[in-house]
Amino acid sequence: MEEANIMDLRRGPWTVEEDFTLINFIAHHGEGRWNSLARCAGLKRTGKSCRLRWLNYLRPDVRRGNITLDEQLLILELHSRWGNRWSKIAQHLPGRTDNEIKNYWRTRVQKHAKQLKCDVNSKQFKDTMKYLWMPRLVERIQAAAASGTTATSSSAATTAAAYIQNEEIQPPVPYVNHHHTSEYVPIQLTNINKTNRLNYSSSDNYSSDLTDGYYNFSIDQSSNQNYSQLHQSTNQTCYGESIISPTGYFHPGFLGFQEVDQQNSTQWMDNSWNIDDVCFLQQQLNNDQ
DNA sequence: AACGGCTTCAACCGCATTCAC
DNA sequence: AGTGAATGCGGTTGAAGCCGT
Repeated sequence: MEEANIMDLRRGPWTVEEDFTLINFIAHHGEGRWNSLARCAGLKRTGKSCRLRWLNYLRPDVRRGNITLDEQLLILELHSRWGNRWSKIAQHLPGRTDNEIKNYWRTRVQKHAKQLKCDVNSKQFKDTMKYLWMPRLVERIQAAAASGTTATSSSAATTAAAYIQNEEIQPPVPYVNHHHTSEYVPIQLTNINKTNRLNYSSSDNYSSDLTDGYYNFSIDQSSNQNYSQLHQSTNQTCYGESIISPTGYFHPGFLGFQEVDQQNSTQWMDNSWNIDDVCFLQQQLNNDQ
């Protein structure tokens, strides 16, 4: 009998009906004990699969939409601190799942490393993140805040700045639902799109992505200072070696990348980089050669 | 319109850790 | 303390969508 059930197990994408079943079962009985939950709910799924579907997708406080700039900054900062500790990083980004952050890292960050033909774990690339990418994000977050744009989350740069300033990061408020306390209510579905993804009636906190817009970028003293200021209070030596000149400008050629061609460079025009970034980077490379 | 390459991300897998008995 | 089950985590995969030709 048990073996027959195993044979019947479904795999692959979840159907809307399965989602409904899982959501409503959890609404009435709470989450946890996933294997028995799967059985009791009549889902032909493993407990693991149910847990994953709930935590990464169906949970009402899962935040969907683009990763905001301050979230990007936070991810970069926390990853530089903890490495691939996705769940730990996710705990500090409310509503974001470890899976989502992991995907962001692989699809965006690792892509940049690949385009620069360097290892994502290399000092070279870490320096790029630390001294180019992150200051750039800070600048853009501040620009967005100054213009009153709502593209970033309400806390905007302050959240990330707070993390950067505090070496000891306080544990986040955990996501809590004690078993069988049924803190969830059945979710009212208002729309089902063609990919069987659910749209909730509650307002999705989608953030428009600033990065779609053109932002005039040049690495100058002010942009360095922005990030520098965030770091100085930590008493860390963030600008060691000769990366930053006394005037605050980047030292030409500090990155030392080789063979970044135009084709690769233009591919940087995505979420975090635009053509000005690329021009600057290439200028540095040319100076170095 | 059709095709192929690329990107994204939901879902799976294996392993490690924690829990319950 | 030992053991099996449940849960958590990080790495990987593959289907779907997008985009250029």
